[in-house]
Amino acid sequence: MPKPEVDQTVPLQLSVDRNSPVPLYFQLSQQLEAAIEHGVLTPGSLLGNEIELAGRLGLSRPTVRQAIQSLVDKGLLVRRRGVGTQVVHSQVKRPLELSSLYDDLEAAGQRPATQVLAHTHVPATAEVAARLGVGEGSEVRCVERLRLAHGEPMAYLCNFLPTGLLELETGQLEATGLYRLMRAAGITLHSARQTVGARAATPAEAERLGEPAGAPLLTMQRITYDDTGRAVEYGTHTYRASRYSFEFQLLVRS
Amino acid sequence: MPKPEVDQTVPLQLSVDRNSPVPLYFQLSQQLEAAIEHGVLTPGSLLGNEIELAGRLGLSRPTVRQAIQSLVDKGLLVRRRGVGTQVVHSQVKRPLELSSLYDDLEAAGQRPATQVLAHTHVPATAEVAARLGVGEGSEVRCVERLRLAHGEPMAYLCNFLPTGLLELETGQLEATGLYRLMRAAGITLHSARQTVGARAATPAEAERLGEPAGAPLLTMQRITYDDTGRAVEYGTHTYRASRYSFEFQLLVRS
DNA sequence: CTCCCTTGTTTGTCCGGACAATGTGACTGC
DNA sequence: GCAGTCACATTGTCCGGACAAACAAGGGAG
Repeated sequence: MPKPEVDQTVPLQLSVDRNSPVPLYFQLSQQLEAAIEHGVLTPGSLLGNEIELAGRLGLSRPTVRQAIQSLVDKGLLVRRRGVGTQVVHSQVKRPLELSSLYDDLEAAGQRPATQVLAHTHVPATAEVAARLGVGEGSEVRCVERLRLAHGEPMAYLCNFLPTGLLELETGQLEATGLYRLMRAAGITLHSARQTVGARAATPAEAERLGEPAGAPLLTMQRITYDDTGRAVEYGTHTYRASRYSFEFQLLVRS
Repeated sequence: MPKPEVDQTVPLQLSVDRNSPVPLYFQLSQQLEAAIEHGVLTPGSLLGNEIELAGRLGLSRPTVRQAIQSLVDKGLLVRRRGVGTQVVHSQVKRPLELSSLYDDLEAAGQRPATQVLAHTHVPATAEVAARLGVGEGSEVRCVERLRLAHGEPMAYLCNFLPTGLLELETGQLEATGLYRLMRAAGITLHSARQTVGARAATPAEAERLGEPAGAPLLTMQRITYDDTGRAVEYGTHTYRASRYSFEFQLLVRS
């Protein structure tokens, strides 16, 4: 009785455009990713060896390897010496982007809205100064916002930014997310340090979010750095635990 | 007035052992990482161009690039065309490992302990079956544990595993973490899907964790997959929010 | 003095090849 | 029938070179 093994090598239509300015390895990796996404490359199927693949596409092996490697890093493929490269079974989404709540909600089709509660410049408290790496008492921008979805409060966001980093208008803050504005201002976000916890709501917080007093809240603190290592944002957020949770995918560091 | 720019090229003592079985690029990346860790390479300092570095070490440029690239992926270095490669300022730790609570506590010097509350085989409920990708009602291993630090309850852990995956003894579960046991059994963990939220403790939960009734709890659900895409573990954990929070570093996907 | 262009430096991409390490499967000897 | 061994397939590592693209700084024109 022949077992219907899924580990078959899949013939695949691939092509690259050498006149395109987009790198060849990137073209290839995108096509492979799309093929996986659309189920053309089924989980468990082998990709065919690199040498043959390179020959078929008219590329060199290093280029093909670079394409495959990027997908391995994303967790979509697994390589095994002596076996080949195969598609991972599990439904990997993406390993937790540095995303704003606004983008998350929008991606979920929730039509987010923002109320700017305060938008001022204040002297930095000791804590804020330490997080942002500025002098205590120096002036920082302070933004307090309420994020809504379907007209219901979802989260209360309090952010501090160094002054002079970018121009910010209240109107912009109500139309889109903070990260999008920062990226648009030419700031390249690089990394962030996050702490996620929970605690009971104070009466003021409960009132603000429309929760009963003492309700559990999900809290997040985040310091964001740009690629030069400067802290560009420090935020403390509180989410309605009854309506929001963090969901993300992790990859194991090889 | 000359500004004391930190962006200096740093002379560095590096060497590789060609007789070692460990890859050359890995030797180099480890030495560079150590130099950054120990502050020999200060934040903002340039690394010197790749060609010269390769020549100095007797390596080829691709090998040097591979070493540097791995550190760029870790977020320790930043490359800029026409400028060079420089060390990132911020204190990047690690971008959130697939770690067990046990390892986290041990790393923090908390001397973790485990009480195994239950260790049985049960028929899978619809939810567990869906998460693990097994048939509803088929037998799965169920482990309930209480994790303590300094004798105080920290978290209640409830895990489900497919049967036949590995041998597990209660004694082992009390001595170390589940992930360590799985790795020791030859299972290569690959990725995990996590959901983090918060809710109020039920009376039973409060009792178990030594919290007052209705206290906020931090909750985490996790499905872990191995490199073939099988789900190898599904767990629902509740943490005392007053004593525990998740902390992690994110990198921006280029 | 200011602005623009040129020039040089450095990384990004790509090639073609070579050998080593590892896992698979078939073959052979017992 | 079984186990050990050998050959094969495939990825891992490494080399040396070539050209393109982006950025910074210096020099020249206005």
